[in-house]
Amino acid sequence: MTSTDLLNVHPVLFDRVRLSIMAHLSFAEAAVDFNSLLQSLELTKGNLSTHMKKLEDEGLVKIDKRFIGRKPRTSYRCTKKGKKEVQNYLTTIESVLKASA
Amino acid sequence: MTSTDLLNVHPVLFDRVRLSIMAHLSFAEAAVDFNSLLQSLELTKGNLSTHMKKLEDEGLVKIDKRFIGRKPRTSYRCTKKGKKEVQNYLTTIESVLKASA
DNA sequence: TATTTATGGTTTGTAATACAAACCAGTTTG
DNA sequence: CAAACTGGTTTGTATTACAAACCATAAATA
Repeated sequence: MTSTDLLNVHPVLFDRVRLSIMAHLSFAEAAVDFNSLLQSLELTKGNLSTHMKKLEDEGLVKIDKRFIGRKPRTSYRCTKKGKKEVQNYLTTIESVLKASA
Repeated sequence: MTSTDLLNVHPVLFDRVRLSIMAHLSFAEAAVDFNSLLQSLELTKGNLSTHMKKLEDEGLVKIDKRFIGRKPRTSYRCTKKGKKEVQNYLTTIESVLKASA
């Protein structure tokens, strides 16, 4: 057990809310829009907005803004990198916390 | 997959350093002292000190201060609650991130 | 024995950040 | 045209992770 392995986990995933978001997105087949994330996760809009920006900045998520009819709609997809980092998070946590004494 | 399950994870464990500490302590048979944690985790003393205080405040760790010869020595054990919360962290993460699409 | 250096930590100041409130641009409704 | 709703972003604030400075004592050295 080398718990320093945790240093290899993407730091941005070490947040409850962002991990929730990534869990949602990494399992979703299609893009998920802002408002459905908002509902599922029960956050304020401001909070969700800044988390998504951070995930986007790190390349874990790709944003897609377009108009549906006359209304704006922002939706998100998990990138390949995002999926990779989520997997890495999981396997690292498992290896660190399951290692035999 | 209800990623809101993450809300049941003890918030104090949602930090890389503290999770590392708890990984160490939960596998250790005996108490682990301040300086060996310091070395293993490569932290500054101040940083380690405040993390340990937080873990103690939450009852995840028990502190033991005594003199060895004429020198002070602080060491820590993982409490039952600590082990429980670490297990809960692991199983929750697994269930959230492994849930089928 | 006076002075420095090492040991074992804690307290304090600062920079980063999670969050909600306020805001903004446009749209629909009355 | 005014009021209320939609779909978000920007801004201000409280929390907090971190390192630096500090403190008390002990051991080494001159």
